[in-house]
Amino acid sequence: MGALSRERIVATAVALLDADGEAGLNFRALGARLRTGPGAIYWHVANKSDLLVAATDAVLADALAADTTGHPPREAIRTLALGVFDAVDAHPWIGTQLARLASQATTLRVFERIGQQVRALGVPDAAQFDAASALLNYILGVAGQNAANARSQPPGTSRAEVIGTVAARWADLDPAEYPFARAVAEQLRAHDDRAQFLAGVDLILAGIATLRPPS
Amino acid sequence: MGALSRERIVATAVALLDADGEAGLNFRALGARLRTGPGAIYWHVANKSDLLVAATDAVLADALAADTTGHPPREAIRTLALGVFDAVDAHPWIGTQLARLASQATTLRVFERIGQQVRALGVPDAAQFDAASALLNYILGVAGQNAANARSQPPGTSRAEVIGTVAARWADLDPAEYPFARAVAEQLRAHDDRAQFLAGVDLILAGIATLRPPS
DNA sequence: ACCTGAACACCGTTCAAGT
DNA sequence: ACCTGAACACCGTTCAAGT
Repeated sequence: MGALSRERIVATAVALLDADGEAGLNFRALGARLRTGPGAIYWHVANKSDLLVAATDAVLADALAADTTGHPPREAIRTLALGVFDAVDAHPWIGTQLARLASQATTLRVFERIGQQVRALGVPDAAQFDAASALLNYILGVAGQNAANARSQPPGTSRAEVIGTVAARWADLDPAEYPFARAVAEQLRAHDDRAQFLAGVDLILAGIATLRPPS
Repeated sequence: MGALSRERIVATAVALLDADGEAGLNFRALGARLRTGPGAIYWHVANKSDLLVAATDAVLADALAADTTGHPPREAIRTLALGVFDAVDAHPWIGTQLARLASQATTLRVFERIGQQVRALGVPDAAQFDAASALLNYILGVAGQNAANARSQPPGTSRAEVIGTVAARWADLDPAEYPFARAVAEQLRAHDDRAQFLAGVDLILAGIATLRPPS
């Protein structure tokens, strides 16, 4: 039962990443947890990059499992976007991975699903690619920032604490140079990350809606 | 004249990063170029992270130098966004940095300038924060993806070659699972990254325009 | 076929010693 | 005050040797 397998390795890697962040994953720690040496792992995964991709895929597979067939396209897009957001929230390290992975399997799957819904939205052919790209890039941008925010705090710090730190920094900025950041520092403290993320998705969807040709 | 200084170190780091990508920067190579040992560099920069931040700041300072006072807010936002895009295009490694830097000095400066223009656009107070965040996250998302795309190819590969590789991969996908990606593979080959980036900015701006209260 | 663990290469960082 | 370069710690990866 102690037999090594790609699945066990990936699951253990996810556990290490969740517990200690991206710095927590290395082949010695992984080997120790699996009661083997670092070399054994290479029989099952090609290298560290391969392992990180597999770990990201494993975590995102669940997030993308929600079936949205039958939902109106706008709702399907919001559900999909929130699925990615919540997955990054629960596992901040995948935000970094998504930002690096350009056009790799998982990103492509998200892009495909967004694209199908954009099509269902009735967006003219020529504009579908731009619209789907805008949504994907926005989602990946937020994922990357959330990962960066999480990384800037010790692992396990609550979202409220992270926000509090940033809000305090903004409130202290030079009013002459940073009037906007100072003005929104209060809103930042009160705000809901997830709702703001969705507001951004809705903003892009509202922009996409203006593309529809008059019927 | 051989005297070490923070400026010389940062400039040399930028040169290394531009030439060989993120993998090209290490303290031994940097020391060799500066005709000194790795330890000397630490007298002027705190650590590698500090150095990368300084290198990103140096490169982006130029990009953000364009004066947009007097321009209509939409134009100012487009100019600013394109400034970041072009800087990432010329120095792909800053895309990775921007994706990691959350709320650090440079990102904050971009956010501030976007925010001021959003305000000038007449967006209601309560929605300004969401609107500026959406624009920033989109810009950073594209920056991260462009950096990832550049990293996936040997340094110096032209954008057209990168796009060609991705387009070929998309065209080969399973039509049952990836109808959308396959359908846009042709558009991808013909498309202009920069124009698509701007189309995304315009989409968000169009969404923001729907927020304006009826005057 | 799969595992073991020592060894190699590379790198960020420190620090005692110099000027 | 600033530089030198050896040394330390850590890590990804390889590989000869085992079962």
